[in-house]
Order: sequence, then C-alpha cells, then structure tokens
Amino acid sequence: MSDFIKQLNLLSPLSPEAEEDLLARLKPMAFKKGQVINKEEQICKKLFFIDKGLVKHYYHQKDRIFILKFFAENQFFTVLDSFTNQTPSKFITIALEDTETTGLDHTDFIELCEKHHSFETFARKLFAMAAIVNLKRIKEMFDAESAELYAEFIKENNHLLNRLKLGDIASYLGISQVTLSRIRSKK
Amino acid sequence: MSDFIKQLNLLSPLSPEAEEDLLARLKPMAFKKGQVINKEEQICKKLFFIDKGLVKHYYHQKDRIFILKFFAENQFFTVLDSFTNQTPSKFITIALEDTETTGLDHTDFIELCEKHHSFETFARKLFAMAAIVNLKRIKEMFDAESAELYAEFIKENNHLLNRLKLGDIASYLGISQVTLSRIRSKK
DNA sequence: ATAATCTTTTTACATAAGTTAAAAAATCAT
DNA sequence: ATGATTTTTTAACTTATGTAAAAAGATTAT
Repeated sequence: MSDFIKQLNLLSPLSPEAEEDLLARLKPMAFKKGQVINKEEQICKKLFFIDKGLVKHYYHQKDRIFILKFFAENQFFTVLDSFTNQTPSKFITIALEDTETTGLDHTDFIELCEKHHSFETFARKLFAMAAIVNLKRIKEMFDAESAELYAEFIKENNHLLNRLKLGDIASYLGISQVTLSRIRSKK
Repeated sequence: MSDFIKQLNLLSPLSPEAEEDLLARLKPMAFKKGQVINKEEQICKKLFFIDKGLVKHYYHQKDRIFILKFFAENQFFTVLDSFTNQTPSKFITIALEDTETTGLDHTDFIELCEKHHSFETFARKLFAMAAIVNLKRIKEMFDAESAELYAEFIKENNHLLNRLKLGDIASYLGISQVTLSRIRSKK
C-alpha cells in the first residue's frame, strides 16, 4: 500500500472526509526503467507520489541535457507549470529505475481542493515547499565553482550517489562530465 | 489605495467575508531608497505587495553579490522560506527606489488561511506561481551563455532596464559586470 | 561651472571549464 | 569466461570569464 496519504498527513493533516475522498481517487502507476513518464509538449495530468524508484526531470538544449531535479522514494512530484496551468510541458520526465508511483489526476486534485479546505491547505504547503526547494536550487547554482557544486551535491544527495551516473550528476550541476571527472580526481 | 486586493482577486477571487477580513489586517509600509526591508538572519514577518517602487532580493557570498529576484509594482513578495517556516532569512531585501508596500503579517496570513477557504486557495495559487517562477529561473540559469542570459533578461524585464544599474543586472545573471559590459559592446 | 562621486567601459592577464578524441575501467549479455 | 557495451578518466587544445586597475562617461551637489 502506498505511503501517499501518510506522507501527505505529515505535511498537513487531512480531515477524515477529505482522506476518504482522496483515497478513492488515487491510482497506482508503474514505469519501467527508461520509460518516459511525461514527454515534452505533453500536458502533465497527474500529481505523482513515488513509492519506489527514481526519476529524472530534465530538458534538452543544444545537444546538452539539463536536469532540473531527481525525485525518489516518498517524494511528490509533477511538472509544476504544466500541471498547474494544464499547458504543454517544456520538460521531460523519465524513470531512471523501475518506478512505482501513486497518481492523482489534475481534475481530482482541483475537485479535492475545492471540496476540502484541509486538502487545499495541503496543496498550499506542498507548493510552498516546491517554491522553497526551487529557490534553494537557484542559490546552489549561483555558487558557481564546480567543485563546490559537487561537494554540496554529495552532501545533500548522498543516498542517491550510487544510483546515479556521473553524466546525470554533471547534467544536474550544469557542468560537463569531463569537468566533473576532473573535480573528482583532484581530491 | 493599494491594489493588493485587486491583484489578489485577479489571481483567485475571495469571498466577501474573506475580503473584508483581509482588508482590516493590511498595513501600509514605506521604505526609502537603500533602506533594508528584511536583513540577513531576520525572520520575515510579512507578505508584501508593492504599490510603487523596486526592490532587490539578494545574498552575499565571498565578496560577490547574487540577486535572486527583483520585485516591482503590483508584485507580491516575501522571503519564501523565512516567511513560510518563520526561520531566519539567508537573504537580504532592500529598496532600490523609494518603495511603498502594503503588508500582511504572517500571523494574519495564517489566520486568514484557516478561516477562509477562498483565502487558502489564493495562497495555494500564489505559492504555485512562486514555484513556477523559480523553476523558470533555474532553467534560465542553465542556459549558461552569458550573452543569451542577457538577451533573455532584456526581453523579459524591458520595463525595468532603465531603472537598474548594470552591476545589479550582472549580479542577477550571475556574471561579472565586466563580462556584461563586454556582451553589451559586442553588438 | 566645477568638483566630487558614481557608473560603465576597456585593457591585460590568469584560469576554469568546454570540446573532441582516445584510453581505461566497469558493467552487461551471451 | 569472453566479447560487447557503457561509463569514467585522461589528454590536448581553445575560449569565455573573473580579477584588478585604469580610463571614460554620467550624475549630483555645492
């Protein structure tokens, strides 16, 4: 059984009615390693919760790949602007490992927000958190010396280190794999 | 009279009771050019709306200044994580021009969220927008060639161009003023 | 008007990091 | 185990950008 509701309640507890209503709308979705979860230009219809697995959220630009974020166990994720405004996504989301998710449709999300004040509160806190996480990421990107970027990354993402390719880490940091390799060899 | 409520209703309309309740809690605050609105380590107590003026939100790192965002007329702003979690701010906010704001205390913000579903909905949408804006900023920062960063900036912030110093624009783009000057001379 | 201050540009130099290509190491499939 | 593929490291070269300092240009105050 998914920890969607458990994690949600940790962030902001639901009323019993809201919880029941939500539970009836959740749907499990599984993705194989390498499978696309949401492609470019596709409208993201779901708020996902990762029960198991690892996902990368990225985009292409001039033959390079830029990874905005990795999502792993017990994290909520969606394509923020595509989901919120139901507009085509500029980003791509794929599974880096076999991944099991629990999904909530956008229409259900909106209905739950309207019907249940406590769910709306959860949603508010979820987006506030997302905004803060993104702000922190901006700050990290400013600290531009690659060596420090990498040091910061391994500190924050130690649990993911052996699950990620170096190329993906470099794409996340916005540097080339060669540069990352050089950094690693330096100490 | 402030456009706080007008702009808010554009994003997400309030119930009449919520609007009345909110109105009674808003307080005008004015800042002189150069005045600190929220300093480092200070807990940000307010959600601000800018009626007039311009503000920069930044931090120091090793003798350089990094500007996360400018805020001008008709924009809501706060120190996201400091306001949300009522923790000390890592960032500094100062007025770049004489600035008039309308502020809402954090305690009032929370009470309004709890009392009025429609206000909570506004808050959810506000934070969703903030998250999206920040994500867009991350994307911009990845597009690392300085010339493009600047081109993008003048496209998006044309209305601010003649109100900002080049040094501040460089700090926003994460490049040195010398580099920015070079870019400008190139075409 | 003139001086003083602030802002922007330019120059010279050093260095971090990108690109390309190849070698080395690790992982995977048969 | 062996070969094939993927991943990581290393090397050679080029370029963009930071730093420091000075010059040029604007702005402000007296």
